[in-house]
Amino acid sequence: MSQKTEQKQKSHEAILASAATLLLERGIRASSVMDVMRGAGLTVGGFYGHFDSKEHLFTETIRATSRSLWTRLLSRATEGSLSRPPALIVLERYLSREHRDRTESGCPLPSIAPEVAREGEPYRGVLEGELAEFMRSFSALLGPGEKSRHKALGVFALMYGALSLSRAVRGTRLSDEFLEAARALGTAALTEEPPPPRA
Amino acid sequence: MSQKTEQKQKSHEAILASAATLLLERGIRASSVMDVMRGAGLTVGGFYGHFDSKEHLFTETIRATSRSLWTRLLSRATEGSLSRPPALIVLERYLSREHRDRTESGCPLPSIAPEVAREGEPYRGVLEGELAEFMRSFSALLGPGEKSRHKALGVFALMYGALSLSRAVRGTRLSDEFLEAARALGTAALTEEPPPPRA
DNA sequence: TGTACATCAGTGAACGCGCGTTCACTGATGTAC
DNA sequence: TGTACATCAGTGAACGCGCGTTCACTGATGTAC
Repeated sequence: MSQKTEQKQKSHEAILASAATLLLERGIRASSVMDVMRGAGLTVGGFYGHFDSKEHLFTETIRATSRSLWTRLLSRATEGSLSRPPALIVLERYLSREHRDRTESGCPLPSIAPEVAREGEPYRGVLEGELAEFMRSFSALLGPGEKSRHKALGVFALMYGALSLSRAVRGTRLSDEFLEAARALGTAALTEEPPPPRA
Repeated sequence: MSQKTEQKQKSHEAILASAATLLLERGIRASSVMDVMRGAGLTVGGFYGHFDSKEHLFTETIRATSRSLWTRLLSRATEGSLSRPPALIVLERYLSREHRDRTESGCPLPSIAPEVAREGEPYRGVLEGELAEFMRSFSALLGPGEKSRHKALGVFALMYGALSLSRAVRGTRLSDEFLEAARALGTAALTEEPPPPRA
């Protein structure tokens, strides 16, 4: 491969990496093409040699960051010691303080869900595809059947909701409380046989 | 009261109402002062006779829309027939298809949570205050004590999460599934005595 | 009651700024002979 | 191996546009006498 081609590929990856960080930190609208290129060590003008438009860049970035997160979550869950249900490990990692505080490398959903809901296509289609795929994998961890899927969807809504709220009020006691409360509720839902004994 | 004062008050309210609609539909950043004023039947220039800045307007609008929603949710829940736990009624109203589809008059959180998390003050402080207040009222519906509070926080994270995700993938089967799954999970959590019988 | 002036809610053009995108250009790399 | 030309990744100024905010102005309402 020629030096030129190699160079261009490196730049391409640097742009995607920079876009990923900005997407998670600021969402789509607040991430300017200039900032993306600066983050990649380049200048604005060169952008259009790599992507047709800002929209193209961010649909690709949504895909990439989603897949990256799901892969990390699921692989760590299944490769870990099998003493604990994998879904529980996913729950706990997702609802950890580290995930809340390291916005730039976590789940893209809390940063972009409302924007995507508003803007519609092409973002919505991409997000829906990625989310649907993750829901299939996540519910497979709980076993086959509609019931597992139902439970997986509920537990993921809980995870996503608690993380988002926890971030919105970051730095307060309420922020930690949301994570804890959701971990408890999620754990109960995921391990509900036998039902918890009551006094 | 003079005609002039009366007129100004009417305009003030029209601006707030317009801002509320736009806040819920588009969030803060995507709602321009010009659009807000147009929605109130006025022109841009007059805005600064009513508010110091866009930031001032939207902190007030966040407060107003939050209180309006919590009031509606809680009052309908407690005034309804007492055959069912009030918290269940809140859960079901929040997770209804109507709430998902009528963005412009529902919960402000799904529209603004990531923006507020990013922008920080003064938005974050206001949101935290309103959310904390609602969490107190909501957990009071479940009874006194830390346990009720814990449960209330978990269930609200679930409600918020399911509504947001459902909106993000609006128009798909997955969208309805999130609402249903969260209703089931939330109902189980809120009515866990006695624990559901298992086959 | 009528007239002259003061007030002030609202108008609309203008400001400086950041945005997404375009484009003429540069200079290192690649190719032909 | 050396020279002349072609390619093309990246530069940076410029475009038209929408934004938040300012400000000189208008005209209906309010006040003084």
